[in-house]
Formats: sequence, C-alpha cells, structure tokens
Amino acid sequence: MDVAVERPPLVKEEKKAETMMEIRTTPPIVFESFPSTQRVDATTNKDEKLEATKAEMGEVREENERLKTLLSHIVRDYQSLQMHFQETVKVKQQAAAADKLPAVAPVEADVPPPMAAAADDLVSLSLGSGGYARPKGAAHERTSSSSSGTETDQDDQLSLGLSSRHSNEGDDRQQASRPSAAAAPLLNLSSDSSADDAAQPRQPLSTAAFPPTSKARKSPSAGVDGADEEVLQQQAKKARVSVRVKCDTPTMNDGCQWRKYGQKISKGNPCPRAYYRCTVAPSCPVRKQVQRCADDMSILITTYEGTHSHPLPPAAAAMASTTSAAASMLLAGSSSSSHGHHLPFASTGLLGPTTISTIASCPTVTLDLTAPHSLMQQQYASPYGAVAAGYESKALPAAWSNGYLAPYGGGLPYYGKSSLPAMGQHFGMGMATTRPDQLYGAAHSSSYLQRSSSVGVHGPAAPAPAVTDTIAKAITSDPSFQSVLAAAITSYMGRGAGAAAQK
DNA sequence: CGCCTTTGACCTGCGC
DNA sequence: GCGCAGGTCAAAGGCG
Repeated sequence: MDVAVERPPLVKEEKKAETMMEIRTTPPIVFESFPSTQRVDATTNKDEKLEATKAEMGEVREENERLKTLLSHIVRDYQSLQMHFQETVKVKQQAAAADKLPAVAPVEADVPPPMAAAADDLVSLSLGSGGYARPKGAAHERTSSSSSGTETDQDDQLSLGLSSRHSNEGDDRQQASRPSAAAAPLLNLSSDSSADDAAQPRQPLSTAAFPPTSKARKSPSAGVDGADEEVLQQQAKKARVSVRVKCDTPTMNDGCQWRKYGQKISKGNPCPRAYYRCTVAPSCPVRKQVQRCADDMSILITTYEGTHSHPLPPAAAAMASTTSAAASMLLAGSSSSSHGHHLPFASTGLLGPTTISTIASCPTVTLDLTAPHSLMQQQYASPYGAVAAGYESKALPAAWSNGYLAPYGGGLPYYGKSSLPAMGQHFGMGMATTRPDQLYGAAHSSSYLQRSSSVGVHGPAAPAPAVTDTIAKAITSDPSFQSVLAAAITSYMGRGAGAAAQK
C-alpha cells in the first residue's frame, strides 16, 4: 500500500508552490544582508554578520545547555514521581491486603496484579508515556499488553501517532508495513476516560467512536454494546485537534489522502466548511474539516477527528503525531481538571505560535501555526468553541514549534529525500514552505529565519529566558505534560539518530 | 471506468 | 415541539 503517493495535480501544485516560495522568500534575506545601497560596506557587513552569527551560535549553545538541564530535571522529577506513585500503591495495596483475607496475593512481588492494574491507571492518565524512561517493569507490562505488537516496548512508547489499533489483524498489518522511520507513533488517546473507562482501557478511540458509515451509526449493534459505544463516541468527540496555518491552497496537504464528502456554510463564516474523509483505508474513521478563517482568509483551519486505522506514510504520520500529541495533552488536561480550564502548556504558550487551548464544553485543541504577530493575536473563537488565544499566551519563537514538531516530520528521512516537493505544506516542515514571510511576519528578522532554519531538525531554537522559566514551571507543574514532553523528546532524539543514520 | 467533487436533501443534537 | 445549525448521505456530473 503506497499511501504516500500524492495525486499528480497536487504534487504539481505543491512543486509550483514551493518554487514560488523559494523565489518569494530568498530575496528578502539577501536584501537585508546586503542592501544594494551599501555595497561598499559589504565586507564590514560580512564581518558583522559573522559576529552576529557567532553570537547566535553562542546563544543557541547556551540554550542547548539550559534545555539539557531542563530535561534532566524533568527526568528526575519523573523518577521521583514514579517512586512516589509506587510507594503510594504499595501502601494502598498493603491496606487492601490487611482488609482482605491473608490468602490473597503476596505483597513483595515487584508488580503484583493490583499493582499492574494501578499502573494501567497511571499510564492512562499520563497519556501513554509511562513506559518511557520508566525504571521499573510495570509500564513495560502495560505497554506490551496494550499494543500486542511485535515492536519493543520502547519503540511503542516513543510513538506518538494517530495510528489506532483496532484489532490484532490491524496491528499485525500495521507493524509489518510500517515504515521504519515512522517509528510507529501511538499515543493512547484513551487517557481522557481512564477513570470511567476501566472496562476497556485499550479500546482505540477511533474504532467505535467514528463508525465508517452513518449506517453503522444508525444501527449501533456491531462490536460493542450500545452503552459502551456511546461512551466511546463521547470520548472521541473530545479528541479534536484544530490546526490553524497560513495556507494559500484549498487544503493543507498533511500526507494523507482525503475524499471530500460534504460542504456546508457555517454560521458566522462566509467561507464554506469542507468535510473530508480519509481514504487511505476504506474503514479509516478519520475525518477532517477544512475552513478558512473568517478574519483572515489566508488562514486555513483544519480540524481532525479520530485516529487512523491504517499505517501512515511518514508524511502523514508527522501530522498525525502532532495532532495526536495535542489531543493527548488536551485529554490529559481534561482528565486532571474536570472542566473548562486552560491547559498549563496552553496558557503558557508552550508550543509557541502553536497555541493550545480548550473549553470543556467542546474540547478542541487548536494548534495555531500562524505568525505570533498576525491576526491570531485577536481573540479567536474557533468554529468548535476552542479559543486560540494567542494574545494571552507568551508566544515563543516559531522555531520552538519547529523544534517540537519537526521530530515527527522534519527529522524523517522521508522529508530529506526526493519526496521533498511532495511535502508541500506539510505540518511541521510546512512551516518553512507556507509563506514564511507571512508566518514569521515583519517582526522576525532574517537572522531569526536563519537561526530557525539552521537549527532545524537539530533542535529547537532558544526561547527567551523568561519564557524558558515559564516552560519549566509548566513542565514541572504538570506531570502529564512531563510525560508527553518526555515522549516527544525521546521520539525526537530517536528520529534524529535514525535520520542521521540514513545519511 | 473509476475516483472525486458538487450539492441538495436528510438526519441529529441542542436551545428556546 | 419547533426551529436552527452542524454534520452526513448519495445522486449526478466532471475529470484523468
């Protein structure tokens, strides 16, 4: 199944768009560096540029160190939390054992059944990141049991994709045909319901949540029983990820194949909303809605629902991973705080221009990839009620989001080779191809562009120190985000190594 | 010929 | 119960 193949017209458009992009974006950088009126000072400028670049390198290096420190801090925190959790569970377990007859389970086992069950709960709450960097075996047990796949536990934990696992058959197929670089993203979206979903903790969101056809919806008898399906549908409706990006084309090419099945004029927006269904696999439940922003027609709002039931091409995995991670963060937030609170990482603008926020009545993550100084700074109400409040976020440089998103896409060998034109406006790498001049706006200098592009897949550019502190606070105050971030970082490092190995 | 888009009709959920 | 809006279906037509 070669799902990565784009339809010819699209490819042509993208190639053209990219060429245009190069033409459009290159000159400003050159002009800023060598103004035609000051050619005499070319050498001086060169020296200055060199100095500036050196200074930037120094800054980046410092920031790198800072991030390393931060990472080690995260790991320490995680381990202490882990230990704390285990102690708590042990205490709980001893209490339970005291209550029950002494004939039941011995307490000294590393992972006795009750412990394993409790670990399930924990991992579910922490968005499937449990196995990663986990010193003990509990998470590994959970991981292997949840995936039933053949990959190593770590691989599984590193995955952050939308690939759902409907069945063993699907698993096998997925494991077998998954591109090595895609690294099998799976971030379990079931976390949201960990409390009341214990009966089927590993039920993928998409399977029951988005029946392939409305007929299945109308006759909800297949598979799960009615009540369970209802619960799952509700969960699924919670996992919506909206992506705002500057995009001139009718749709954002996210690597998947979509078939349009409807279009509707929605209230409050003169632009029609288009409904697409994933056609990579006939039974894939994933749908997306595409609509232009009423405030700024150049902004394309793409909302994803559900998880793919098939292997994804790396290009699609990039987007899927990101949306999945965002959805998972959202679900993590909703699992820890009941209603209507902004997620910590959202309120701090941790993803930089990619802002994430939600309201409980219709939890939608909005990844805002438009420029920090664009219209997004106005209060923006998405069609689904999510508020991408760029103005209330301490937006980070776009490069931060590049750094965050690139691991899923930019670091993949897929992008680095002949498929480059096809990626067009792919998420992540798409940041560079989607009118960077608009994306970064006049407030971002060419040196900034250079920095973000030079940093690229090697790592996120340095946020301002104050923002770093904010990030650190957000990270240290939200265990679930720690988990997600840890998984993301590990995924990033893994992919980076993989990409390097391919060269 | 097969796949895709278009588009009007229909279904469903929600607020009043 | 009614109306509205969002979401989906499916027939018809276009395109490669």
